[in-house]
Amino acid sequence: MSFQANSCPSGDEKVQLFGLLLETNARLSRSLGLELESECELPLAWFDVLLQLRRSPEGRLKMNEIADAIVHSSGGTTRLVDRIEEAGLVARQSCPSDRRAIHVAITDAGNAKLDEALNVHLEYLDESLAKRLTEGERVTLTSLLTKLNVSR
Amino acid sequence: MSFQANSCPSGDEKVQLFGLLLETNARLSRSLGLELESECELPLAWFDVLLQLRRSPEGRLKMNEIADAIVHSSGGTTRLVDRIEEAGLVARQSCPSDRRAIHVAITDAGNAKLDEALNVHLEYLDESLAKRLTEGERVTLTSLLTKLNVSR
DNA sequence: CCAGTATACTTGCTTATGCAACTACTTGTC
DNA sequence: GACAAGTAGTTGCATAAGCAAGTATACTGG
Repeated sequence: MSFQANSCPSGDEKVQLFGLLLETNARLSRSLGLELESECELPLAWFDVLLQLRRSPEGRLKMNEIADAIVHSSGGTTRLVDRIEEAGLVARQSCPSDRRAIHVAITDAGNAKLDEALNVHLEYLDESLAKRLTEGERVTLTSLLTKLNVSR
Repeated sequence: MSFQANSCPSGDEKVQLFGLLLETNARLSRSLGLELESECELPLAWFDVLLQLRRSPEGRLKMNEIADAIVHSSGGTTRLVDRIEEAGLVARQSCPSDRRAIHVAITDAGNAKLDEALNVHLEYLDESLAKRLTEGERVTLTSLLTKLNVSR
């Protein structure tokens, strides 16, 4: 099968939508990443990890839970956590019930850094989300993305 | 300012939405990327470049237009195009009206590869988009993302 | 028409990430 | 209770991307 330059699947509504999702994500993460980096010296990936930890009921997660939440490979997560731990923002703790597993807990310094970053983030979100979408639109968007976000 | 673990800004509706956008994007691009890679040996980034080229009116774009469209740095784009060109899917052409600029054009091989990849992509989109969202929902999502996708 | 500034792209270097192989531990089966 | 299979995490290696500095070309004001 071969397609013409116009009226070809590259103009398909679903292809467009997917491309738009990639592009929007890339633009927003780039600008947020730069802002977090310049104002808090906190890489976006670190912020993401800290946020996942704070959201968790006990302030700690196992490596594989982090990897899944932030959609990284396990190897990548190991080294990401290495760096964050070296900066003192999280701490590895052994897990008594399963000696293969490792708990990663946010430290006081990590909590402080996250608070700082959240202030920047919230300001950024006002600019990038709240000014462009109404509350109702944001609710709709959340529900649509949730439907897409099924693992596998 | 410091936040408690519950009812803190990490639970803010906008923070959640932003996180959801990152996560959804990561999951979808990862699975599409693996599929394109395994079925067509085409990295997602290459696919993205080829698609941008086909969409362009003349089948070619300048380096900086590509960089902007795919949200990469200019240095990153140079090397990405290097690799795609080495594989014979695009060709650099000098631009007569501006000797600093370079036109990148999709080749016949590139068009063939893109057709192949689009078939895989369309199948994937049926699974990941069409089965999860109705047409009306997709239209809504497109319009919401478009509002967010303003440069800067 | 020349100097200074801006633009388009490339290159050197550093870092982050994925994959696959490895170790350590756990679980299930007989 | 021992062996096989599965799971949790780490490590070696390769690759892709960003930043900042460099080169070449274009534009602008005097």
